[in-house]
Amino acid sequence: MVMKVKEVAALVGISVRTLHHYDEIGLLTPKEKSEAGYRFYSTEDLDTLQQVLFFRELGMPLKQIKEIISDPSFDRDEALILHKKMLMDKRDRLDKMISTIDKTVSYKKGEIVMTDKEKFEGFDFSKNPYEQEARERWGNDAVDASKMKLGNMSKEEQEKMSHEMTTIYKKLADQRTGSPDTKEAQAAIKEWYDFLNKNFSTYSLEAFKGLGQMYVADERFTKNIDNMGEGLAQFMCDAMGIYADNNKS
Amino acid sequence: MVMKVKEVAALVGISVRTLHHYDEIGLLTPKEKSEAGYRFYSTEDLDTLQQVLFFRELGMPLKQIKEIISDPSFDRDEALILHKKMLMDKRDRLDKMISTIDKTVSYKKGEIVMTDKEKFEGFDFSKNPYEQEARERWGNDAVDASKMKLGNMSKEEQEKMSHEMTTIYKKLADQRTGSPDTKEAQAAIKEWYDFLNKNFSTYSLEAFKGLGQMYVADERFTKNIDNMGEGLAQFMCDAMGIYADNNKS
DNA sequence: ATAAAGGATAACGTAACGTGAGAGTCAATG
DNA sequence: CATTGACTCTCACGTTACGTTATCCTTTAT
Repeated sequence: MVMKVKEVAALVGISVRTLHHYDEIGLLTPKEKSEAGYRFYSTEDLDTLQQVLFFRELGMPLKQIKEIISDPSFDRDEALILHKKMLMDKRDRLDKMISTIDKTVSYKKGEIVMTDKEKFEGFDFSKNPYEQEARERWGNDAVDASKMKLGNMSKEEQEKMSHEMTTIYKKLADQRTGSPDTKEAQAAIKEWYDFLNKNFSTYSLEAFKGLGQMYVADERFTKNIDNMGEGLAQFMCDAMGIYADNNKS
Repeated sequence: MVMKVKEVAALVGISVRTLHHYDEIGLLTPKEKSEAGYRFYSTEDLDTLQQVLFFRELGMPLKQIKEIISDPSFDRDEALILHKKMLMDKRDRLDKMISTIDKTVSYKKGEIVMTDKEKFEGFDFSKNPYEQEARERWGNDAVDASKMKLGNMSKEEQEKMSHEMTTIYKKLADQRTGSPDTKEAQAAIKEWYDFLNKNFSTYSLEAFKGLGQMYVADERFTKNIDNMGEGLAQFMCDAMGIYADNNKS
């Protein structure tokens, strides 16, 4: 199916001029043009447009977008994954801004004190996303020491623990295409249960189940767990529930 | 305290030129100027700047921002509330884009079909935010069902629960300037304990303490909790530990 | 066939800064 | 106390990503 400019514009919510512009600069040239010069956009063109808009949403200059997507080594799938991460980053920033507003309201009421720094949390545009891109892409596993706050552990212990956790998360993420009650999934979830009990506290099976439910009920948690894999939180919740039920004497 | 341009720029993550520009167009004129013409920004100026940046984040033209904030009938508090809603909208859009990416990945693999319309969900900029403003302002409380994943709860129950949670988080965030063993802090943490037990599972005091330790040990959690206030995760961890110890038989 | 609706190119306008250029200011240092 | 280096200022032109007419050509609906 082919679409004319206005249709496309209406579909994606951009202006006709924008499409013209993208054609002008060679960013998105429709495959077909009628004899009269009408632009006809194919489904393929729409896919490209989608890519362009993803990049644009992240504030990338059109010139750079053009370079990237016209590079023969450009990997669409990789780009999508990257985009997802970056969009999630942006969402985190929005979350911060929202909580900054909450704080500001309290601050105006005189309920709390607010440092100047706090007033601008979430606004920090100083570090551009493309710097981060590289770091994300080539994995910068340096652990930010400031983030490890469990005072009564040595750095090594903390790092080891963090690594152990990540390993289990990954194991679970790999399982999540299947059902949460397979042998493998349950083995992995047992590891998680053991890990928690070893490192934090003795969880009852009921408490363990409850923890799983929190993973999906509190979107703050869901979001972060799903960083390790879409739908992981839900999967873990299910698996944890099954595990608890099965092992209940 | 007064700050010079570069300090302000560094604090909020914008350029010096931007501050100059805002001065030029009369959007943010620092209250004081030194004899040599140096700009000195007061705390009040920073508050205004915060407002400006909130509006800007929502894509409002600077001209319009100027009109709004210089209007004597401009209600800062109302604006903050409005901003919050609009930012949450934006976040919803980001969520949609993220799920669009997920779908696109499946689509590329040939796992699912995707209509052209679906390819652009979350991208719809056609309706400008100011249209929505009106809708938001007079309350359109439609709940996004897709975000509430706890299947076995009604929408109302879910919303109520989410609200309850946020309330407790806020209460704790307000306490965090003090010590975690004050009466107020412990009362708030008891609310948290009761809430968890009511909604998820029976947590033993040990398990509760362990949960608290997870808050700071797992940076995925830390990050999100700290969204509600810097250092909140650590504070909750401490408070939860104290609560458990105090109430142990 | 005749208008209305939509498409095209062309070209200038605009918003929100970026990017020097050239010059003054200020605290610290030799 | 002169100098240096880090900041600051004010022009002023450049840039990006379109918006906005203006003028003309196609296509579709009646």
